[in-house]
Amino acid sequence: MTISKATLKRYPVYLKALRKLANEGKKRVMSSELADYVGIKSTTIRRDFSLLGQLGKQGYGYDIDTLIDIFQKELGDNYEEKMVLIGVGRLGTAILNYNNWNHVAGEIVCAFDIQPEKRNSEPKVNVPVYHISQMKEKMPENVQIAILCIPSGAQEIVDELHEIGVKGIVNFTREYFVLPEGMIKRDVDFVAAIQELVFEVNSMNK
Amino acid sequence: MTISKATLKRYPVYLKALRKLANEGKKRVMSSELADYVGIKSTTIRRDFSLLGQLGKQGYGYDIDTLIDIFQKELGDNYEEKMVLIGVGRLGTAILNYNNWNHVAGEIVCAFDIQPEKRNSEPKVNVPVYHISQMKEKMPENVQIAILCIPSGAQEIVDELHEIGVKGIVNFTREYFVLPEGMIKRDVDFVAAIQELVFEVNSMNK
DNA sequence: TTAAATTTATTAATTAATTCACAAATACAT
DNA sequence: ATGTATTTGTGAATTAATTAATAAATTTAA
Repeated sequence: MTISKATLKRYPVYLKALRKLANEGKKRVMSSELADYVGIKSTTIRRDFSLLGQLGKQGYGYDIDTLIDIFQKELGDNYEEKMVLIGVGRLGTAILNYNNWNHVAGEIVCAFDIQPEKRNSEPKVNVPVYHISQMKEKMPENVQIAILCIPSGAQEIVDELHEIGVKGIVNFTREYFVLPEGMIKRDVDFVAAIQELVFEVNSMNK
Repeated sequence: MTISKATLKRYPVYLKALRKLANEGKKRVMSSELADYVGIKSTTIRRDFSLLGQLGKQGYGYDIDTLIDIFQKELGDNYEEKMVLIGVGRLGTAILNYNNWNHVAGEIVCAFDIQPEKRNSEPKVNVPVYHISQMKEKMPENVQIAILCIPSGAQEIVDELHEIGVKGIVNFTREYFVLPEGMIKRDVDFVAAIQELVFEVNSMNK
């Protein structure tokens, strides 16, 4: 059985909300309550949850800790996914540090850059940085995901990652590139987010 | 006539691709060509374009510069939208600088932080930073969009932004908050992006 | 222990988004 | 000029996603 794209996008939202609730000391939650919380209809939530099994109990609701466990397992959210970062500029460094605050989506195990010596000497860079020409040799075992934070030249790097066997790309670049067959990506493009928002805000005014 | 959410999300993708093509010196493009380029079906592209008017010519295709002009205008993509940044940490600073490289979605005119003196003294911070308690007094005229980059306390700030009249939020926080009536937001959550990717990559393997 | 009140899980209905199919318009070769 | 090859724009058809409706399971109160 295959889970729809739309649902897949909501799972991390649920996980985030459930963590918050758990933090507040709550032990159980009903779909209607969670609905108010995340702004998604309760029936959509129940449908989404049901795709992962019979997670709730009629007349009771859902046990929050159980849900968190399940989502963590499903979303690989337990330090297990090993990732690499490519491009240790300001944004890359911000991500490295963000990762450190909050190990909730695996771990960045090393990075690649065109100036490895310089990057390695920066106090805020907390993983080894290798030269980008050594991606193949230095790539750790079982890395499936690369985070792309370079200002240009994405295509070449993506093709090489594909050869090396990396499966998924978290793409922070704004460059266009062709995604090789069999790879998947997620764009994280805040400029696009702003543009959508500008469009929508200005439509509101009309 | 109202443009669907799904279409709205694609406009920035088109703009990005069109800019790239223009950069390569291309003058015209057909929907089928663009389709290969961005990985969206040509018929979806034509439908999306048609919502903004009759932009193409039968038997010819689309004039790239014309398209870019139209998208830029529609997406507010001409330095006009004034925005503020809230939270000048590592990520906030990365965004400020990114914004400088690439003025493609309006302009960040000032920022707010709990340590304005410290932030103002940092060389990489290129806009005035005011104390967050002065949001109301220091907020420039006609700011509709705020970029939220704080580690915690989002709810309070969002509520205040709402009072001040800010309409849209680009949300980089991972905190849950209730969006006041009449506001809109876009989440930029790379941790969620990674989680989705982990889920999908691991489903691929099964 | 029993009945009323909840709340999930799931089938059916509805709504939203995408794709097909083709008429209308234009370009281009001869 | 004329005819053929393209390519858009758009109703119609299809597919995907959401929401409604409700049966089944559980809790809770008396």
